[in-house]
Amino acid sequence: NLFWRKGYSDTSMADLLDVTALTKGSFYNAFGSKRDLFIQALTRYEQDTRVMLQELSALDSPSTAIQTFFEGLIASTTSDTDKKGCFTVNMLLCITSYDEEIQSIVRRTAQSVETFFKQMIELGRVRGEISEDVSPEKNAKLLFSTMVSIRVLGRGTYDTKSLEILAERALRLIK
Amino acid sequence: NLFWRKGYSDTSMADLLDVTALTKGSFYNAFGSKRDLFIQALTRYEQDTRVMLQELSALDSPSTAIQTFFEGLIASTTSDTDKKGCFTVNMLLCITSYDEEIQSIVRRTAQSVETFFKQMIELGRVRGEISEDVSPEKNAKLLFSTMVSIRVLGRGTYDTKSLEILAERALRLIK
DNA sequence: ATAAGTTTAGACCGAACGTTACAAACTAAC
DNA sequence: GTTAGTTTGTAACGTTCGGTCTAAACTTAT
Repeated sequence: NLFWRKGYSDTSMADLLDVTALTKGSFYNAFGSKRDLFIQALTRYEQDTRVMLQELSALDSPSTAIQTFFEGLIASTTSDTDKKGCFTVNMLLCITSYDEEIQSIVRRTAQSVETFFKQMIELGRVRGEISEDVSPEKNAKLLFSTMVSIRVLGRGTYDTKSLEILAERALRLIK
Repeated sequence: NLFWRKGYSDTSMADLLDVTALTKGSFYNAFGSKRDLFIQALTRYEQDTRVMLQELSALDSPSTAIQTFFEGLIASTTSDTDKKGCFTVNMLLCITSYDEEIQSIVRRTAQSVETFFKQMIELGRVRGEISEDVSPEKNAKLLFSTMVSIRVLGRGTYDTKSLEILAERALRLIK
């Protein structure tokens, strides 16, 4: 949560020791280093994201899956009093200032979301839920970019109502 | 440029002394402190933004003004080899972790862009360029959010082609 | 009960942080 | 040429940074 909210360099060892209630000896014994723990956190976030996307994919309707995604997005953005946003989106902003290993985790996580959108659109087209006019690649990018802006602006710029306007417009893409 | 690209805390005094080719004595004499210079940089960016918006507003057609905004956005994002993105958008992501003075500069700058969109839409409706179905408030937010995602994803996630897809869709709002 | 292995606390490390102090080096005015 | 005022380079400040080391405190197995 600390890394998620404050990022890597703004999170200090002192912060981590506070929140874990560990002393240095125990921390380094348990986690290796600050960077190791950060990678663990990123990896866990990636896994959680994949689980969520898989659960959505398992829904009966692909357009319902996308709609549910955005409903959850707004709900979690609104209810999070810490205003952490999305760990992956937060990282994406400054992606180039991290090393290759970290970059690849973040990019992979982001890509999994865009791919989820693309697959849902493709499936929706096959099933006749979504018009053949809707390009899976293009519209996956449009949905993804909407998620990005909701996550960014949800961290202290836009209120719930404004965020809902963004989500509504995104959903109109696949209707 | 340093603050723009790396943010406040990831920019060190050593970085600033390097790039200004000053020594500590001269730096503090010239700028007061790291934070003072940061505020100067933010303020200047706000002014530059306002000038740009005013120039666009002076164009003969409001819908052309919006279109030109997005053309410039893509162009500057693509041509910037530093991948700095937009200073204001970069700040917006972590807006709540800064003090009130800094927050207010950033919010004011962001608001001026959204207001520009709103005013252009209102003017376009009056002139019959833009349909009366297009809500100025809602669509200003949609255009603003598109600008945000282009700026975020332009910093190392999306290529030019993908960014253009986002811009195209935004412009369809006012067509 | 004792030995082996693990976990803990906390002193300590060198480096980097932003900032201050101050004297030397300049510049300008008369 | 002397003086007053500014600008410069540099040493030093206290703090925080992430990380290491070690010895004491615990667990566990026999």
